Amino acid sequence: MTTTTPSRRERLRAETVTEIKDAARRLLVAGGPAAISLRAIARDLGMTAPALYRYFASLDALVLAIVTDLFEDLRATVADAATDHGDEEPLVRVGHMARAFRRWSLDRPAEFALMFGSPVPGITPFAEQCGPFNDAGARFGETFFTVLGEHYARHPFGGAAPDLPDPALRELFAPYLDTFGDRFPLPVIYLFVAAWTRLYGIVAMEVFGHLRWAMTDVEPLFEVELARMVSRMAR
Amino acid sequence: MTTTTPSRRERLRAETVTEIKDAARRLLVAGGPAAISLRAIARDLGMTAPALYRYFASLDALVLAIVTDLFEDLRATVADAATDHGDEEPLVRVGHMARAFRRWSLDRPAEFALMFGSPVPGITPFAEQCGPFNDAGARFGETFFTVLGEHYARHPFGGAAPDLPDPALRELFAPYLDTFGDRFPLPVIYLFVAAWTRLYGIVAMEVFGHLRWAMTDVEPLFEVELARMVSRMAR
DNA sequence: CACTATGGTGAACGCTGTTTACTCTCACAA
DNA sequence: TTGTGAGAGTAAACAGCGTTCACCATAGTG
Repeated sequence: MTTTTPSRRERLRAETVTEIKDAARRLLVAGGPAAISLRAIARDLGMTAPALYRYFASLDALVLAIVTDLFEDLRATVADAATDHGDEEPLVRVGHMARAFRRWSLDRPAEFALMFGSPVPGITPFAEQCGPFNDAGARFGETFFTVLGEHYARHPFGGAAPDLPDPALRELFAPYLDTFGDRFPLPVIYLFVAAWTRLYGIVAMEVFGHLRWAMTDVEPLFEVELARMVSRMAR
Repeated sequence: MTTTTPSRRERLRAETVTEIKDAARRLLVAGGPAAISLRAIARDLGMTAPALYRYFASLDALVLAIVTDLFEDLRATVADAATDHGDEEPLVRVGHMARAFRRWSLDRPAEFALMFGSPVPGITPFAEQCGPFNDAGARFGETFFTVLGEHYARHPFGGAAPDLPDPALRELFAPYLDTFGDRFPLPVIYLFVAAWTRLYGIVAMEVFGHLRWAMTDVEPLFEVELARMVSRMAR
């Protein structure tokens, strides 16, 4: 660590920054992404709204910072779920990570909406949304890839390509390959992304209440589908 | 039809209502759900904002009306996809319906966000969101159930329950059963909901741009997964 | 000690949803 | 034909929002 001792000024500034973020998160939890307002934050901290511009260039910049923090929080939670079961099979640990993702999301619907919801221009930082375009998202993905890497190191992937020839897959997953390199066989990348969309579908619909018309409890469906996703990756 | 001839007043009123909705949809397409504003609509129509309250009780009420219209539009599009292939196997037609759903959604990202995105209090009509709680959503679901009914009438469902006993499924899917009755074997309901979450996951992530970090084109993945979903329902 | 970067304020601009009081006009009944 | 009342629309206002600007105090540094 080469962090020079923070000056008194820098310390106070850092404190104020976290106070601002905390107030913003309280508003987020209380009223959803749209409830985050600079004036309300300023009221909370006993300041005026323009003062906040000394710390964040705009409301969007503040929201983006919060999203980054949230991704780090989620990543740590998921990573903990993996290490908590460090003695189990890697694919079993992937299952635990998926459960941790669901649990975290259900406990934080507003935060989930901000991170994974519809990127509404004006409230959600548009371009660098979710996907590992931003570093926080990339580290989140990395958490899964690490454990998956352990599995395929022990049990080389046995085949079962998804009807798509490797050259096509390579072109298809060019963005992934540019960011993460070709650590895995191409079908494995396919299976991971497919599982991720499936996981997202279940969790997002559950968090957003889009399944209440059909079922009282999504967990059994989640568990059954999770088992199928994992066994599909095991082949 | 017992629609009495609409008076001149009623006709003008209906015209204004559609003009308001059209202006709102233009704003929606141009700037996303948050861009729908009564004052902007009023400017568009050469009126003042309070005048709109003669037609809609609030902004939320207007948005809800638009969501209802959109569900009807989507339902019609999906139903057309089924009838366009009326001579094919029912399950093949379900595939066409899924494709129509994806196509419609990709062509209308803002509308999709309004209907299926995170229900942000303040902009999205909260409770009666998506799920067939509202009638429009119910009719949308009905479209799928009709075609599925054709299939299972010809090919009775052969088994492959999802590891969940029927009594548990019956309790789990109580909301569905209350609305749609028990037309199908319980495992079929499970498979349908599971497929719906999977379809939603892929389409929502594609529409929201949450897959751009991984792949350039989602269609191949969509087709492969769709084929698997359908074949799972065929057993 | 002087000076400057930093943090904060108050006023203002333009935007938003919504409410209130008021006016005008058109349809309809006496 | 002449009221009359319902319907449609307006202007003004309130409260809130993000953001910018001019200004001021203070704390840290040369």
